[in-house]
Amino acid sequence: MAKNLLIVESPAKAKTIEKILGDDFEVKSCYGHIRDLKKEEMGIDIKNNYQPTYIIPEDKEKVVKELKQLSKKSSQVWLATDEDREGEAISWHLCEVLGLDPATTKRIIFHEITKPAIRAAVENPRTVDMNLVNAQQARRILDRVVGFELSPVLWRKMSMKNNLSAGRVQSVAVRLIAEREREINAFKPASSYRIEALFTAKDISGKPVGFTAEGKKQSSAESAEKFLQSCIGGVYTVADIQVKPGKKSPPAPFTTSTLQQEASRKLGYSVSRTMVLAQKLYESGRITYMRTDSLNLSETAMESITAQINAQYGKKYLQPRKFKNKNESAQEAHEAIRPTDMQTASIEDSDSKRLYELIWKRTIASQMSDAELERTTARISISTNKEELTAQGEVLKFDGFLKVYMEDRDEEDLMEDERQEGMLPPLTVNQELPLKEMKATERFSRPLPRYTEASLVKKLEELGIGRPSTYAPTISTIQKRGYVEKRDKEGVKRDFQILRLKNGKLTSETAQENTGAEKSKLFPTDLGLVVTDFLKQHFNDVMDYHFTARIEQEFDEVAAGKLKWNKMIDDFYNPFKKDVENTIENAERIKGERELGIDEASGKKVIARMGRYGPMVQIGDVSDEEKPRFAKLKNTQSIETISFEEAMELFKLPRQLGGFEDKEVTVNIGRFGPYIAHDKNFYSLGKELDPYSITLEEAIPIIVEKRKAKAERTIKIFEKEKIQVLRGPYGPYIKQGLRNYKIPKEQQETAAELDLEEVKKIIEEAKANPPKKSFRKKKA
DNA sequence: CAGTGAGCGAGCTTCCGCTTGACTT
Repeated sequence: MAKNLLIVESPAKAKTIEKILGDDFEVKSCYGHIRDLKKEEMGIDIKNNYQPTYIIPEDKEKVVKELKQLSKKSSQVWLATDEDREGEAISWHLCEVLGLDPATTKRIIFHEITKPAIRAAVENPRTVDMNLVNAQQARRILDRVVGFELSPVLWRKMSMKNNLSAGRVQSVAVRLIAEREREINAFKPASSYRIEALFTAKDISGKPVGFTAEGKKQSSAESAEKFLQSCIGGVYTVADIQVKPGKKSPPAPFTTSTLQQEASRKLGYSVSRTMVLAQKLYESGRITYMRTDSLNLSETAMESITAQINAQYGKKYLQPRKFKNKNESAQEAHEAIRPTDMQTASIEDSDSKRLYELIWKRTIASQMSDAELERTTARISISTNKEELTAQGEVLKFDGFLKVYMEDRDEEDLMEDERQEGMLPPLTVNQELPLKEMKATERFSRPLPRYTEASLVKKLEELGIGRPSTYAPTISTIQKRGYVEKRDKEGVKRDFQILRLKNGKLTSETAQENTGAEKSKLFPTDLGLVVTDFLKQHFNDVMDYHFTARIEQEFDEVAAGKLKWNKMIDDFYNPFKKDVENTIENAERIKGERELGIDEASGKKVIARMGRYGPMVQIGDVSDEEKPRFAKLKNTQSIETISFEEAMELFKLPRQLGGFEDKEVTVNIGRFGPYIAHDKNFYSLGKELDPYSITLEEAIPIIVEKRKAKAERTIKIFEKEKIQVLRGPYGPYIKQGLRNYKIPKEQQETAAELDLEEVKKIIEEAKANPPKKSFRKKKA
């Protein structure tokens, strides 16, 4: 029997620590929080100074039971949960549940899982810091109050489905996306003309090479033309050359947020995919903990990184550094994300290979030398006017960390920086340069791009909203609730002008570019837009981008013992509750109504608004004698941007296409998208076919094909019993009514020969042994 | 599977932050 029981949060950690501590210690994990507020009455007794009631969630009962037993058998319990607010609270909950005295139970912390760190921790135990615990309780209670008071307001004021939600984090995340969308919609591109002159000069070997020099941006076609005119017959001379050294420093090692960003930019992973793969790497002992905001590398890690750089790249490439977290909300309970073994630069054929290599490179690069550059700027004078041109070149003198790793940049940061910096041939002052051609190209200003999952995480982190463990879940929540959609957007063609000066002659041409195309970006839905407007109007405080930062300061005061947690909650709750009551009492239902125009045929108003089943357009009013006409918006359309013409187009469905086999063929858009209806059967339209323009000739093959496919899928039908034996993607199966039943493996080969008795037997057996319940509750 | 569109109100939903599961219908 072990004398000592040491409890950590993560089972993977427990395994490692047990090895380090040896036989005297039994190391167990509690798998994160073991208690939570009960859901009834919010789990908070508001009248009694916000007294919380905690329960042990069902899925934690097993681990709590085990810890209780082990705790009873041990003479000493060590609480080694993470060193942050949440970790401290977990330790306190453990005390409560295991019947330990928080004033005397040994509480230890370590930031890295190494022998010296853990030994040192065990030698310097403290006790649970109740101020920090109270800060966590305040955080928990505030989040519960905000979530459980706001969500029901939405249920009452929105005539839509019943699982809407609002919260301190998710609602602000949606707001970011909503506001970005509106900025983009309101954006008016301004055009200007970029001046580029193409010269040639000899390189070191005497070979002529081309290079580009830029002139001052011109604000209109007229001024651009005037400028080119003034250059006709000009002589171009190098007026001045400046050479400046420059350097680039490597980025810090990965945190959760930067890992998600880089995996998105470099590998195209969603944040949840990144986290799933990182979790695998962590569990197999390949990397350190993946939910972290810390930039620290342990002493031992630094040693092995240093050794690796020296061995692989040489001393010249080594430049050890400590990175400081700029983020105030960082709690730094763990290390940065790094490989556990720096000698392993790559791992074998697993799907997490690419992510691992990314982590390895980033970790190595963070301790490598700066890259050294030389930036050359040449000013070129024009004999025929006062303006000058500048040519810039950049030469890498020493690659440093760039040998291993180059951080990608977000679109957002690339915007104004279109200049491509290449090499310049050697130039001398007073050297005359022959002009090949000069171009004035029309360029348009662009709005900020829509958020990707990862750039949203970056923004949230900057605002201090959310934690490493919640970025991925938050992004999936706002999509699940239907506030936000991830999708592509096709660009639109746009003409732009190019003026060209060549051989002393000025010409002009029109070219075309694609603009506004987006891939895998976050778009707000109409639901997201109207809910955001509603919440902003009535709960401006909570929706403020700096709300979290402000209350974090107060949590810090609670943690420092300067502020009582229930006083803090009380100060927040009273005005908040008034807003809630006032909103329930007085606010109108959320409609998001927008008038589009007048329908000529009926003379009635055409409006777009939120309906019971989503965004729609409507001709006429419910108070009219005649019932209004309704049509659902397409999922790429929005109440805010739909035009009158687009709205009228929607009323053209359902369409009668004509007759086929003596039955009418109609086309419409239904619950599951566009479809053709014929003889009480329905046929989905593929993406290529547009219900507004499809013809009878195009519709008939769809009907015929579908019938054929259905026949091919069918192995056997027992008409009377309404049982079918069908061919599915996982092999043959049995269908009775709406339910499917698996055919046992040994009978799959001969599925065609099954008789009614056998089929019934399979169904009976399947019913008697239902598949095991999945862990997660399934809800539509 | 392919409807609906207002409001009443059974009984339900909902938050954020810790941590891993066992699911192939």
